[in-house]
Amino acid sequence: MGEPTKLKVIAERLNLSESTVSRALNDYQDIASRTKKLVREAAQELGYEPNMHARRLASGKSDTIGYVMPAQDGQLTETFLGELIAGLATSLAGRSWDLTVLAPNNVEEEMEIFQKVARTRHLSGLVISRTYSDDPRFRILRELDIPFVSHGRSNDCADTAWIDVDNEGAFVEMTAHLAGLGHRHIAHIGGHPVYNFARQRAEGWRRGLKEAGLAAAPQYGETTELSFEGGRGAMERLLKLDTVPTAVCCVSDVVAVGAMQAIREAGLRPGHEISVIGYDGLDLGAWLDPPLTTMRQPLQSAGRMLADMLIKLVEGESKPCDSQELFRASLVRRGTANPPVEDWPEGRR
Amino acid sequence: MGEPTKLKVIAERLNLSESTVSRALNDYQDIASRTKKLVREAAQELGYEPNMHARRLASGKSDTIGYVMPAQDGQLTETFLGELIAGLATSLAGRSWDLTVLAPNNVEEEMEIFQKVARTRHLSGLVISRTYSDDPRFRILRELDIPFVSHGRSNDCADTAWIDVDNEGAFVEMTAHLAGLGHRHIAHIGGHPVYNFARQRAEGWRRGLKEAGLAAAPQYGETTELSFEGGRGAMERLLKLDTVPTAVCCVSDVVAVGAMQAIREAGLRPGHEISVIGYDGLDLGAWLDPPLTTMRQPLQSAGRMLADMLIKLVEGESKPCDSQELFRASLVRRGTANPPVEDWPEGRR
DNA sequence: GTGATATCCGAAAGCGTTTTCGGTTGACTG
DNA sequence: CAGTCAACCGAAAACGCTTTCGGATATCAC
Repeated sequence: MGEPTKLKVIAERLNLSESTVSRALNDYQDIASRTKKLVREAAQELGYEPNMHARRLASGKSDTIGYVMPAQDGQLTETFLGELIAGLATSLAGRSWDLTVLAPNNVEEEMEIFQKVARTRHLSGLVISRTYSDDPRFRILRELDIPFVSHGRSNDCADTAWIDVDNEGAFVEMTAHLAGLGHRHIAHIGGHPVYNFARQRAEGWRRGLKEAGLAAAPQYGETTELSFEGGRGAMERLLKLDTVPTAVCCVSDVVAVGAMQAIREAGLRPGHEISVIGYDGLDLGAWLDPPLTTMRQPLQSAGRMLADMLIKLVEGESKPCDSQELFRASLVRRGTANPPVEDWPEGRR
Repeated sequence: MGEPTKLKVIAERLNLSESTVSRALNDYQDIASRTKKLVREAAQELGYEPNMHARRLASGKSDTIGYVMPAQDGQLTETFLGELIAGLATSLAGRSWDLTVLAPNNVEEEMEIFQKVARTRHLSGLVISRTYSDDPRFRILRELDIPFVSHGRSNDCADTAWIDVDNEGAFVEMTAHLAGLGHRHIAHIGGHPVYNFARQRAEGWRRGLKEAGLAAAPQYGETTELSFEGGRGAMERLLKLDTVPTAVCCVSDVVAVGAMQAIREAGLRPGHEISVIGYDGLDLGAWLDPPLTTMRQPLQSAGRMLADMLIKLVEGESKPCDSQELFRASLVRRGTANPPVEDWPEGRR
């Protein structure tokens, strides 16, 4: 219980030198396998745990990666943050690496963090998320020579490591689904295109229309805040158009819920006069009446994958441009996407 | 750009010894203030950043705390996880401490983590959350002599540091509110009492009834999973009673949403025939129709407070039993808590 | 039996700090 | 002017590990 056992203790007990014990534990080739076995047993028995700080000082490696939280402009209430961080941590723990969390309060602080990491090298690599279409972090991290992977793409991510969902493909599918149901007036409520995913989703909607042989009326392309109120406001604007759309693709479930509210407030029924599809696959969509049709992306393993990628990068086992992974989202059919109906109340449309 | 500047570089440039430079930077009393100034300027100019690993090895301190994520039995979709972690990280960063995240997959792994922390002391302290009424972690961490603070109380937290919300008080208030509106049949849909907060909230409901001079009918005390389905199921059972309650206190917003659904499916209207109050203050409650009355707890600063407490504990500046903080939750009046009505459809009641 | 070759291990020099201890100044007291 | 005492700084030993390099054995071919 007293002093923590260090290499010296094991060495003395086995009449070996510290260096031999160290190399035995690290599986060096120039140690007899018999000796390795002895050392490992003794270490086990004595409950040896290497002193991380000493090890890191001596080896020059930190075996630690940092997760840079999204800047706290908005709220950090995304439900996937917990899953992502847990995934990162578990995957790292499996290799005795550590995860430290960085939470910059603004862009300046984020840059300071990058600078410091570059100088001190106390983190072997970084994971960044919530990427922008035009994201300076990619350039800066490359210049500072900091290994990193991003959760989400950007304009200049051709040579960097990332995982992402095929946002564009998802919205092509979403639009095609609605077109397949017979809709000819399909609108889109999107997010601000500074967010790369928002741009991609809007692009997917446009391509989906095109492939369905439908025209993309500019007034059908709404842009708004990623919030309930944003969705409601955008839908209100769509409802004022001469030709009200019969279906709406929403950039997120939360926005879709707002849109549904606006539809109801206009005396119409979501999923009846106007179909709505969301994106994210949130549970709450299933609790609504009618339950929200949406698209779900595989997120549970994103953290693990990001960690694995980054470790390989740091260890030099792979190159950034070979570490790019695109996931598909899949349609979750619930109640808000149905064929268009003719009989609108009050003779609207 | 080349080698990172270390103490030696500063020392040579100023014709001082490394030890003097070190003590100057650490503001030792036996260094002339003139010298300190010189050293600090040189350090600034050279962009000196201390090598954490060397510092930690030499000083024996780690200046790092660990956040133990809730065991991944359920999903980690709690929306506050992000906020909490960000709060911890920012508060720590302000003092140049680090936050590392531990994500045990089960209780055994959690114990292994504790053991390892106790042996290696590579973390100065831990933050734990999602506490149980009967939570062995409190005893174990005390025995292992690991400084810790918990987000939530337990049975034997009298001598430990924690922050928590006054769950009981909140549910007393909730019940009183309903009683004040004229309700005499107030039910409770609670969580499993292994969770300390669930037990406290049920207790608050009981005390609230008592203080309002109402009897706590045992069949009005439901217990269920903390989920939409759980809330719906429990409400369905309540609806089968001879005397259906006219108001329901729910352990969480999600459970309340499930209850609302069951009420609707029974041909009744939440907030009309049966009032519903939730707990958590989630945004989604406001999006419902009618919007869910609920109670909101201050969470945004919990992370910061936990971090500050733990640091003080580690530094010996305060004792665990002096580090206990109870927050009040406040009622958010929306649309689902109204006076009882007499005219039920189909002559029910 | 000699030399060459593996095989295995120990010695020792770090890694970049912190921290104790003692020594050197200079000023101040009487 | 000797003695005392602060005030200030340097030397050196940690801290516990990694990693290089060379040396000691044992093994083999001839």
